[in-house]
Amino acid sequence: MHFRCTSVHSKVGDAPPDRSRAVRVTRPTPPTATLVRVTETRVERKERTRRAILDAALELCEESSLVALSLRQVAKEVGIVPTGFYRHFESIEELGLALVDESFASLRSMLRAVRQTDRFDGSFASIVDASVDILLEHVHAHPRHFAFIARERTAGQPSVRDAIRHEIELCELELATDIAKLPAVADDWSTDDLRILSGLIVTAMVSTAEQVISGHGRRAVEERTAEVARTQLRMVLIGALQWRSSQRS
Amino acid sequence: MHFRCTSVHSKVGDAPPDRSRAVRVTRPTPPTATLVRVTETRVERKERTRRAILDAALELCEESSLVALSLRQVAKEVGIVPTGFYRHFESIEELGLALVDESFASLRSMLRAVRQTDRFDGSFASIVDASVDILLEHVHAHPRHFAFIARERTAGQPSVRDAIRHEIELCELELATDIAKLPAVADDWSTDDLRILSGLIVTAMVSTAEQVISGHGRRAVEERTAEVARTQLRMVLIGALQWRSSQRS
DNA sequence: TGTACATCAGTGAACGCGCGTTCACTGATGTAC
DNA sequence: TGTACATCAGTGAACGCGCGTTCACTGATGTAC
Repeated sequence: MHFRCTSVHSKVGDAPPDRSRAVRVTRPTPPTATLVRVTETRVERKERTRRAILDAALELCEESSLVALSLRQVAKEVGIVPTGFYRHFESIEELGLALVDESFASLRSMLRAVRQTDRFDGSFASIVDASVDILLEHVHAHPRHFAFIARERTAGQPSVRDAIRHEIELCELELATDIAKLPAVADDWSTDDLRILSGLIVTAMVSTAEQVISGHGRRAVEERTAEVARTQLRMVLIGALQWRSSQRS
Repeated sequence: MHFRCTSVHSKVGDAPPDRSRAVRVTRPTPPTATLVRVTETRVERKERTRRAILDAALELCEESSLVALSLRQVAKEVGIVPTGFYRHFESIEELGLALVDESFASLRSMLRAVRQTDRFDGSFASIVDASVDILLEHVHAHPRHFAFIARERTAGQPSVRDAIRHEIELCELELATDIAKLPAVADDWSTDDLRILSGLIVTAMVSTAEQVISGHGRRAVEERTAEVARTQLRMVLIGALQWRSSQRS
């Protein structure tokens, strides 16, 4: 077994050995002499290291999974000593749960964007096109977050899996209430039917995101995937409406 | 970190230390004196150990993923010494590829069953019901195979992921040709549209299987999941037909 | 049928390595006075 | 403003452990004669 060879050290910023420090400077003119930090405070430095740990973990576990990732690999990539990890997280598992939070924060911002978009005129086609476009934009903006969710959803430690399952359930509920507001959706839809439909859509969109990510940014793969996603969404929406109306007495 | 404590030794059968052997016995009556083995041949024993390794790996990686599984854990569970593993597989990765083959063999037998079933009368509802029933039966019959595919599809080593992706693509193609044969599907469907539809169905069914497995055999979860799957399949099929006919000039 | 030899699944000691975790520490940053 | 003390992110040595892999081996099974 051999691991990727990481360049050198000091990935967090200005080399830990000769690390920057707050310097006291008396500003020339103003009456109240104040402290001006030419660099970060201790809190800022800590936060920056924490971020570096999260980013390193996201990157390193891309090739397999968080459960196959060691604390030492992460520390090495970040440029701190292994024990330094404990100043930020108790374990890789806790790090994983933090990544779940972070990933879903960006995913929820996407759902908000879909909801607030003015890119569609109310027709089905425009809703579908706008939604798929926004999905793809966000996959581009946060590829590692989406890849992380897709991977750890099935492969993570039980606690991580459960956390993701719960978050996805929340997304489905949110989407269900959004669908209910569409003009084409009659008032007599049951919450159950809305859940089933939104579950189907979420499943298809998760799959779409997975395919885009596994295409490694190749334009051809992505355009093909987008086209497939649009067609699938149309089939699903038309089918759900048709199906529902066939259920009405 | 601590690992599940496995009982004792000798999981492969009759305790390796005092292991069984082929014994020469002269049968009492028949004219031609022949060798009758009271136990297995060497080839059979080897095959049995190989099976035990595959089974142990499937079981042990259920809690996380194959990449988090060590050769030593597998050997211990099987009841052989670590180096004995190499008599059967070159690495855990090769073992993973063998599990992919095996898992898809059982999955394809399911698809064959769906194709040959006489449980439906040709109506959409009966096709959907029979298909979902058969899916659930097979998930029950081979839960670890389905769980393995679902997990390693996103979390496995690249070679394992690729192997699974390829197999799923073959399943989608097979399903596409089956759909084309349905009486309700007109001749003018393009292969592209058939692929898109079968992709959507496969995605939904993979998701259904995942939910059943993560429900750990609870009847309530399963019946709910089955009902959702049936409804989703109906929505999709009705939608695809409706969508397609709306495309025709 | 018996005998001599080949095969090869499984053994067990040994190796160097990366792992998570402990502990006492350092020294820059922050704060109270 | 300066001084004395507290805080705490990051250090580095050390530990015992499980890891994959090597190697020479054993002894039951299989085969040629």
